[in-house]
Amino acid sequence: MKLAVAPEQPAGSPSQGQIIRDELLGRLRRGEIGIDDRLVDTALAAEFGVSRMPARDALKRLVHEGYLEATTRGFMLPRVTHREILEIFDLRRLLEPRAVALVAQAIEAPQLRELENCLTDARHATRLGNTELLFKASERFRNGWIDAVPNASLKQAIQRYMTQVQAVRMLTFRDPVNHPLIVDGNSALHEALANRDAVAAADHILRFVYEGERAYLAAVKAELDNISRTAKSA
Amino acid sequence: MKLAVAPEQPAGSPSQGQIIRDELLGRLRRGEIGIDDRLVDTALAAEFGVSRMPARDALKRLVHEGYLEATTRGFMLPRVTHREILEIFDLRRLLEPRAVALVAQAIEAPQLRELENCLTDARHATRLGNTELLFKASERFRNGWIDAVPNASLKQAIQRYMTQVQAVRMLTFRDPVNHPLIVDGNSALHEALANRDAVAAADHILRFVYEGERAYLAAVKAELDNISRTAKSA
DNA sequence: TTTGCGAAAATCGTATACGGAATCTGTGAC
DNA sequence: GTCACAGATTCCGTATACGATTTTCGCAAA
Repeated sequence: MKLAVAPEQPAGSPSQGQIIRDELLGRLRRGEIGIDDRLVDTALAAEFGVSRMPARDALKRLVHEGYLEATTRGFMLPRVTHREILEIFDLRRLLEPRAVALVAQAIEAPQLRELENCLTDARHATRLGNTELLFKASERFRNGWIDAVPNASLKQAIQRYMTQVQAVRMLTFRDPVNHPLIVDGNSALHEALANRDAVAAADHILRFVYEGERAYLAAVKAELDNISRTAKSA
Repeated sequence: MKLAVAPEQPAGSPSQGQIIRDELLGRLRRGEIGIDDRLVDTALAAEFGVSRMPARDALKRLVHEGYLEATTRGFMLPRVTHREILEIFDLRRLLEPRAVALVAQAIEAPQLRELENCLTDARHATRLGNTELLFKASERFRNGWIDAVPNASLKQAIQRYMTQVQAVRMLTFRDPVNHPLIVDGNSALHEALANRDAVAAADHILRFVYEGERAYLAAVKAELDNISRTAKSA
């Protein structure tokens, strides 16, 4: 049995808890953690070869950041209410136009290329009718421009509701009718960013958010209709 | 020697870490923790009669919330960078006008009365020239209207940068020239809220934030002048 | 087949212990 | 008196252990 083996932080290097937290956040960003996956400290500890404490630190931190929710049985993606989703659309309309405007002024060539790659992937996925792929590409596109936001506080504020946005996207992506809208919206945004046109970028994202809200409401309505139909037939 | 004595959380009751965190936050809010006080987990653990773990939890959480900063020798009040402060002013201009507009539409009589009480206190403090008291009243005023924001996500986004705002206020309050501006700004906002005038409320807060930024920049300039003068005389 | 209930498992919060790094302090040399 | 350096101190991160609570599961009864 070994006791307290592993502090060693050779200089400014992050703690284990930090490392785990960053890795988990990456998985969340890439949508690798599903709506009913349960994250448990012991399992993470085993995976990363450390004790429960750093794993717990990482989980609690992610909870605090709003990316996860603590339950009596592990940590999960937060359950978002309809009301909260509408609130977040409101917040997005406040923050994201300004954010992309700043991005338009500050973005550099490699980041633009990365966005373009995402677009290519998205168009390809649409042609194939591959929802999964389109979702991933669109996710990468979004993370790409958010990463380029030069105002760190604003960027952070946007990232806080990332998982909620993800959950909503998951819902709206189900209906293929939305796929070309998404590709078109991203294309328009990309073009504005490439032209360094801050005004156009802000306009496009604002329209995109409104479009997203409309698609979300439609999806919810479809869901409800579906439920009531099922209930009737039963 | 006792081992693991005290889980017992009879239902929804907060954990020890949460209790300690709340108490520390209260002390921070009341300004009971100075710029070079060092908070140490073992000391807190002893004070609250628990082990280091809940105390550490509380400290780390406060660090994450931006209220404290971890150093190699305890936890202290954070040093906020100039750049970060400017970023937050930008963020405030995006969020707070909308927030007070929503408040104007939703605020109820008791909350309005509370805001009025704060204003009375603030005016009183200004007459006495009591900066401390004015600071507290102005803080309560701000917390009062933020509490009334009906969009919970927006409210949370605003609360995230509360301590940074507090630090900046601390700086600008030093110059008495700003005192009447603060009282006037709050009065104007209160009046707009009382009249349920969302547009006026948004305008007032926007002006107030700009005014705050100007005062902050002036305070920084004064500080710099002061330093260079001291350096010259030495 | 469904329901009720007790035992088992899972998981959290917390306690205590240890190693290492940063900081402080005391002592001797110049 | 000042400086350098080694030992002591402080404090953090992490490991491991334990009790309590909640959830799950199996099994028997209706």
